[in-house]
Amino acid sequence: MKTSSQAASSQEISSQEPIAHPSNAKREQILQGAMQVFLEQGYANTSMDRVAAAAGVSKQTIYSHFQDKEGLFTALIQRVTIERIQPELRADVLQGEPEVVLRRLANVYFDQLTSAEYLALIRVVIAESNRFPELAQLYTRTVIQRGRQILSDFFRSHPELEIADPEATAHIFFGSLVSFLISQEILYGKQIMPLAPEQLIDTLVPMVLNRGSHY
Amino acid sequence: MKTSSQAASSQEISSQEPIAHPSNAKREQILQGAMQVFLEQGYANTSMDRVAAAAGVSKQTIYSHFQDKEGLFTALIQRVTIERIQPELRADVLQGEPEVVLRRLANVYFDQLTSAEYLALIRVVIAESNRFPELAQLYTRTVIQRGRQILSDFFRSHPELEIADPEATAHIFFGSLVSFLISQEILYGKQIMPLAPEQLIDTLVPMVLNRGSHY
DNA sequence: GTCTATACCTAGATAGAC
DNA sequence: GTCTATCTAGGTATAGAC
Repeated sequence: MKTSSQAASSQEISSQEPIAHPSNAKREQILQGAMQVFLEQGYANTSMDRVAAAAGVSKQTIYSHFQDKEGLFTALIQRVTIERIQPELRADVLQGEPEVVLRRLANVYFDQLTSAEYLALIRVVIAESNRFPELAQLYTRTVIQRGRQILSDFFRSHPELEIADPEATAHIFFGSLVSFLISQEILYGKQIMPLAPEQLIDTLVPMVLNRGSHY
Repeated sequence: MKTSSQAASSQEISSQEPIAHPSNAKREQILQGAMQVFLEQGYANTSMDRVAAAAGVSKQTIYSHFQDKEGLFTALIQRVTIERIQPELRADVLQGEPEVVLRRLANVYFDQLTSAEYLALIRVVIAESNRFPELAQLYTRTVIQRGRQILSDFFRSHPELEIADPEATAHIFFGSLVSFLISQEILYGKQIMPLAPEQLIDTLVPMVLNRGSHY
């Protein structure tokens, strides 16, 4: 294990395949196993032996497809981040009455993110943001920035809402949802201080639309 | 390293001193060193050798004061969480006009949490929420729940604000601040999509007070 | 009570058979 | 191209000197 805290800086973020390989089936199989272990256990607590066992291949096969542990982890997080961003936050979801659109957006967001896989991704990206800053930046650009951009564009296209700062308002909207999931699902708030998603949505949407919270 | 993902379940959360000891100076010294390394590197990536070096003591001295690595980490996070909760979120901060109070609260919150130490605590608590669920629960009760309670009490004591759901509103307020810090400071949003704290506060406070976002 | 030295183990990564 | 077997470094934890 390297002592440097920025050990992954040399990993290329754009190189999808560090080693040329004809068979992609094994590669998928490895990534599938790696996903289970890395997202559950985190980077440092995951051993290549466990990844090999979960994927049903030998260690050497992994090292044949990926340069090292860092390369495997980087490829995995890139894949999950890119794949997960496709279904959510398409601009065509934002068509119609603002109130309807925001409620739909919040519900879609909850459905997508409450999955154990997505929660684990958020947790791991935050956890490894020091060691793998380029992965955190990828997540920020691919998920956070894009979501904020789409929503603030929607606000700008509805001047009757009189939203003075679309970016800040979009941040509040998504930030409330994300912090809800972190506190409720990751930090066990669901057991300690439960709050229903409907409560949050029913309060948040009118607030953003400047209609007061008395719904 | 244990293979169980719930290895820390046996750690007692209330036992402040696992081993009776006369000299507390060394114990403080150890915790100071442990804070530097654990908060920076995370649990699994921290070695006891590095803690010993950072604290300026030998490994055996650490094992004389703490049962094992888990015990040291648990004691550290407990200490930081308890100590950090004292200066912030005292109920007497919430005296005066709602607008003034909320702005003061947001500013205090930013000042406290933007410190590298506090950001690192949040990151580690989230990162290790699987392995140390009792520490995540401690953080939730001590920080999140208490903050929400104090603010929702404040909302309830001001019925003229017509806040229908004080708990949900308090979550939105703090959740927007927390997610701001996570995205800006931890996930490098500051470099990618900068957003000034004043922007957020100027949008959030009128929104919560039902005054629209045109300030 | 604190340090030096060490036992024991698991980690990442590689060599060589097939 | 994939497996079994193995090497070496670094990890946690402990024994014994002072």
